Amino acid sequence: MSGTWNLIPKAEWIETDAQAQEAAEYLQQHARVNGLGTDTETTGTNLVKDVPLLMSLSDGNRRFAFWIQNLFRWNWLHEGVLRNPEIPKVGTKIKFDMHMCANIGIHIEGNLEDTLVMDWLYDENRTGRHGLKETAKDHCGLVMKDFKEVFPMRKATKKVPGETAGDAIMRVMADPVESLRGIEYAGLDAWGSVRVKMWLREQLSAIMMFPDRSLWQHFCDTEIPFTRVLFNMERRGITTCIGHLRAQSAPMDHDLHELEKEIVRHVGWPINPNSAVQLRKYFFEQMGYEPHRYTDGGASGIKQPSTDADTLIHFKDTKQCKVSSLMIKQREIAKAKSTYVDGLQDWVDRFFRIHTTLNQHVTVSGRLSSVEPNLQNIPRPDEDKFKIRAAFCAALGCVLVIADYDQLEMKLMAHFSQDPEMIGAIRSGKDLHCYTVALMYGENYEEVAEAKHCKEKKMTLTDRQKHLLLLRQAAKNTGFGLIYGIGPMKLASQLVDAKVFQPPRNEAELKENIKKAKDLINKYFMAFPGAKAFIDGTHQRCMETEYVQTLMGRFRRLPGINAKGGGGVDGEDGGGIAAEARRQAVNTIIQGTAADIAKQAMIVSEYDPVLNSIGAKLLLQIHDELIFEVEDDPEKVNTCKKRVQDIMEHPFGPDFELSVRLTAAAGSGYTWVDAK
DNA sequence: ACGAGATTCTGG
DNA sequence: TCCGCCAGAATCTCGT
Repeated sequence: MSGTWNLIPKAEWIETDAQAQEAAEYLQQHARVNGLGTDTETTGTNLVKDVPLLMSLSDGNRRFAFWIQNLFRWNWLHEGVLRNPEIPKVGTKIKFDMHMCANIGIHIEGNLEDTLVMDWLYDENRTGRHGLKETAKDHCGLVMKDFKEVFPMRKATKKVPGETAGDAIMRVMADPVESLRGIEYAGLDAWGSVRVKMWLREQLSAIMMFPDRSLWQHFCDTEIPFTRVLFNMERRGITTCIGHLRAQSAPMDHDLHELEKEIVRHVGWPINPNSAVQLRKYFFEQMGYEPHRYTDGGASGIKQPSTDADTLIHFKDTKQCKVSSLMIKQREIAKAKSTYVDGLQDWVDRFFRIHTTLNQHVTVSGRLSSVEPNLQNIPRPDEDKFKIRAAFCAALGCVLVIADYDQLEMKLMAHFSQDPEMIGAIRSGKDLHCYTVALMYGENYEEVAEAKHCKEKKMTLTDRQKHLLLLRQAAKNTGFGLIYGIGPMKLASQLVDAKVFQPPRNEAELKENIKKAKDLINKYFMAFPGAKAFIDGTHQRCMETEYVQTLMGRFRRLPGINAKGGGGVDGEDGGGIAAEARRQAVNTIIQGTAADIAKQAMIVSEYDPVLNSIGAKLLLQIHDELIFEVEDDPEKVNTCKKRVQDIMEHPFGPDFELSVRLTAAAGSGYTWVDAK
């Protein structure tokens, strides 16, 4: 494998106009077959602040490198190659390089083929190892150098601040000897990306999602256009009312100080409320409380008594523990302040917009992930005292249009299971969870639905209605549990939390609760026998093939499904690896298909002539919710809402129907809170 | 000083 | 007998 090194062509440093002309002509001829490998070395990793310094291009054979500012006079390279829509661009994390280029006014056209996404389709279980270093080595036997090896950044000392990536690049490239290594490195990623793509294209072409459709076709039809959609969304960002955040910082600090002083007074020593270790000392050693639950233990499997919110609430309720109730308040404020009120401000650009990075290749199910910052876990306004979501708003002269799917995952469960009761309930417009209460507990559907209606209208509820709503909560939990593959133990503890079951006072009562939970699951399956058949059938089929597929045919490979000690095939039992794989099998079909649907709706939206004609822009996706920005004009807002709703309800065109209709609801307003 | 792992909490 | 799915960020703790 090390012999592959000999195949790496020497990097060509482009300085003269003649060299650039020759390179442009060569690439125009040769870069169409395998795409144009494109990579930049930049001043840093900030999406909006950093800029590219070096650029490298490769067709998979020759590789070129040059100072990027030369593009401004090498128009034939810029216009004829980079802006040539007929030449696909290949890269690893290519959206990032696109942002860097866009930051200095260079806009790249053509298909965006990212090896991260290819490798993810090839093996979604290689979590965190889709990068070029890993794929080049694992697939092509190529050992890639680290940026830091070639451009080592001088560490900060007491007197001198540390070097930036840009400083290191400029210093190394100014040195006649060291710059040679810089040039070699700079050209390598572009070339390596093309080689890795060639290998992955071969593999993906040979893996069939359906008899007439390969994974490579899926990549070309769906994932390539989607990469461009995500880039556009990231580029736009979302306007943030930074004042709404800034104004809350000082008062929160004050409250935190007061709370911490009072906590320390009660505890007697300077305890740090953020330290689980110190909290364990206080609660379980000093106070001698019994642990309420234990931590997961992580990779090492060492389980410790937990000091999470559940536990603090438990101590507050059962022991009237003052420290617990203070801690709960402290935690709430500390979390909101550090992650959101303060944390988000660091990401606001000079136009008051935040640009997240939307990862296409991270999750095993096919969902997006959002990082730096994560805009997919902003607190919901009903729970959140600080109304963080209201800080996200439309640009001046615009409104946000927000549309979300109604019960998408439960509808997919109905579709895949073909359960007649479930399909019937949804088709007749019933609230599924209310209907489940009726089926499971023998209550009257109308009465349960009325209780939910009263709660939504914020009317005063009778005790009977409160009880029914608890049952509905339980049914909802059981329903989601169905999708997640819940066991009787977990359901029992959930129903205790929901105050449907009595808290167990001893081992026997716990057993009793678990048995009752088991009965509920059985009842649920009696009510929806199709769901039971779907789950069992999924397990069975997965054990034969060791994978499951989403609606579009994307794979989730689950080799663990046939691990030893997995128990029977009836889904009743089975521990460890195989049981986990069984849960994942069912969940992936539902969650992964939901992701497919949202993805398709986004692609269609982005290129929709109607939405484009009114200037509606897709900004964010939160799994089953899309956020658009459009001019604040009643007609345009209405058109946008209608059109988005229509696209979301028929993402695969008017002729494609599931067993239950998809429904989406759209709202509009100046902020993320008002637009829902 | 830096990085990995554990814990906690946010979302769908 | 053990086990609800999929994510990311902040903070603390401990090892190097």
